[in-house]
Amino acid sequence: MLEVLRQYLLKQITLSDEELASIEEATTVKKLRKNQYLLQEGDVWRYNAFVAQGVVRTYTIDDKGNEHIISFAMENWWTGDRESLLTGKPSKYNIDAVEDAVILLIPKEKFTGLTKNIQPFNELVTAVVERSFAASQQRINVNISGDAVEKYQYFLNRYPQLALRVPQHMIASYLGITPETLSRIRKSNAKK
Amino acid sequence: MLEVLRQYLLKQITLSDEELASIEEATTVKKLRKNQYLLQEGDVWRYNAFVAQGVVRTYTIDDKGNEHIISFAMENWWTGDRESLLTGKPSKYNIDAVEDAVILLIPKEKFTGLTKNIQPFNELVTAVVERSFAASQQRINVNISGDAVEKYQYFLNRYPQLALRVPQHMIASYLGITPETLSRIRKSNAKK
DNA sequence: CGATTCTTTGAAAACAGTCAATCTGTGTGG
DNA sequence: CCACACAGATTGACTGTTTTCAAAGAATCG
Repeated sequence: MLEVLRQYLLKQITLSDEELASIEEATTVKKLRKNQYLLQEGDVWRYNAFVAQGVVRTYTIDDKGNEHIISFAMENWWTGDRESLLTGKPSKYNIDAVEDAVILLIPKEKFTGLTKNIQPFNELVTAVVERSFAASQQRINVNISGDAVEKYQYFLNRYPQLALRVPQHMIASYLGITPETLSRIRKSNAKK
Repeated sequence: MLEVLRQYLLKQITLSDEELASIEEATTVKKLRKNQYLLQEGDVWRYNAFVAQGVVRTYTIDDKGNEHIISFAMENWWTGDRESLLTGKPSKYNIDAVEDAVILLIPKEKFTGLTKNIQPFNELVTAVVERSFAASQQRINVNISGDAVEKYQYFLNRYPQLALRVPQHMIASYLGITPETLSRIRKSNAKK
């Protein structure tokens, strides 16, 4: 499974064999069965996590017990709770597997060492965070501008692969609408 | 106005006189009158921008001509379009002054030089982006979880200063609700 | 299969948006 | 200094969208 990470890295930056080895040496492999937790609310998150296989979701649970999905991650995406990682405080989020998944974990301290010593890796990581932020802003834009139909349409365009692998009620949760509303949108879309 | 930036930096990291000088040397001061643009949709954004004084807003305009505010920035906040900066593509956003403002601009190339040469500055910048991302995720959480009342409440708690300096209809735009709805929420809040 | 989870459907209620009119405060020019 | 214009905020009546609740159909998995 380290192979997936290697491919990902070499597609974007140039690394010597030693550099690549030091990255791979720092990672541990964690297999998750469907529904198994990677992180539970209240725990401190201490890793950088790369999805080598499968799909995971990050979500909160509100006072009424409803889940709200903050993000999904699939192959070649990074996941985890950056906020808890940065502050050292307990996480407000849960992360679990939507499908069986394989996650590559790099502990915080080792990761920091890697970014310090390997400049291209550091730049890659910075770019990942910046892109995540940009995507997040765009999602906010859609959320404050559009109605349920537009939010769903945007999701389909942006993440067509995810739409096929994630149950509908989770997509609804991600969009901030009810499963019933999503079902009705799909019905009315189908008529065209 | 460089003084504001200096205070901001020294409060968070240690810098030698030369390092500080190299940062200040790279910055130019831009004064904005209320309503004046810092960035217009379609232009490429090439700076890192620090707000030394005043308030600015970043927003989009949709097909129907409605404005949607993506973010505000006030003293000691960074602003700009990171997406355009990163990709070199034309911006989808507008940025203008809500109040008269003073913005410190550091051109992209110079900024990159600074982050390369001054490690603490680099770490500070990385932390800023990470915190921005975390804040963005929290905003998404509120947006997909809560109704209009909760979104407004969250805004008041999180940005009490902004709430006093920004007109109500802009807060409504930021929250993704109409000015009328916000007015009604305030009325019903006042009754308690 | 049988049980559970997911999706669909319907009807009613809650919520937010639209449109139009009025009110309020601020600043400008006469 | 007043009067008027203008932008922003409020209010009411109405419309439209989304949620809620309840029930019935699919699909999936052990």
